[in-house]
Amino acid sequence: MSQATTGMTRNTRQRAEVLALLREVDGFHSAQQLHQMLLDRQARVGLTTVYRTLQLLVDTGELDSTKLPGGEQLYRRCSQSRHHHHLVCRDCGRTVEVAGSAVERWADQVARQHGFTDVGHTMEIFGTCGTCAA
Amino acid sequence: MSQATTGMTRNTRQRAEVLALLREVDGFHSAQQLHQMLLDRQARVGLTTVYRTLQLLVDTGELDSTKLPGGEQLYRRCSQSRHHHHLVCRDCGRTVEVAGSAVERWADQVARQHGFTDVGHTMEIFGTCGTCAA
DNA sequence: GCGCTTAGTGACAATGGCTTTCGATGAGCG
DNA sequence: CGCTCATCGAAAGCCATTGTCACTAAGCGC
Repeated sequence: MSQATTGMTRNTRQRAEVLALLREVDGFHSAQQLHQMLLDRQARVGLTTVYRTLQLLVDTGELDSTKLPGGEQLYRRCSQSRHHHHLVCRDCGRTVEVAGSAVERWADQVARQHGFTDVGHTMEIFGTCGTCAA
Repeated sequence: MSQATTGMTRNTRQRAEVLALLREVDGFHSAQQLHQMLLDRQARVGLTTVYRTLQLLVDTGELDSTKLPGGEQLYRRCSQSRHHHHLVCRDCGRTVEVAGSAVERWADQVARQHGFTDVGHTMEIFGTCGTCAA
């Protein structure tokens, strides 16, 4: 329950499959998409397990996740461990990671000014990327 | 389709009921909560209509909405028409509206730097308010 | 007032992402 | 090898929200 090393206790085939896939794909994908990709490559993994594994990886900080306005959650492997935000193209899904330390500080400060503690925040930027604008 | 005044074309009893309720309650409430309140006060309005009316009001800028991490959407009447963000207490739901023009500018600027156009963003701050911390 | 047109309504079904359930499976230890 | 318990996964459940479509009534012209 408190393995400080990986956070994952058992090495199962299913987790290996999910990790292998994540190593190969770029950009954000939904759990459902990833599950379908696994099926396509003949990897026999249940949707439930995909969800569980992804959540596990997010919790241990090995995955990066973002939430679309519609509520759907997207995942991709972390390219930078620092906290950051996403600039996502509405059309093609292309994603740029942006550091926003100024925003972080602002959010924390505003919250504290109002007596809030244990502060967290969400911030996503949406737009149409140059390619899709054409 | 382009009434610049209200945006609402017909005055129905149901819309009046929803508006009347919104005028009386403070803070954010979900569509479901509002619907239940309407039933409690003997106002006969369908859930579908509540959703439609709320969306209509959000579109015309008369209502303010925010989305919980869980995906549930909350509404309340606008206290300020300028664009702003929310600082929400995780426990009691108390909400503070915060202007964040610096954040707006930052988001726009970052997006444009990456060639993105038609830029929008979402930002919510969560925390535990002073009262709930005790 | 009186129709008529059509926006608006609402009971119900459907959607969709995600979670729960619970019996089956297999990883890893001794 | 045998055992135990974390893990798996098919199916059912959850739940806010949206779609369907027959019905209702707002408000216009008369």
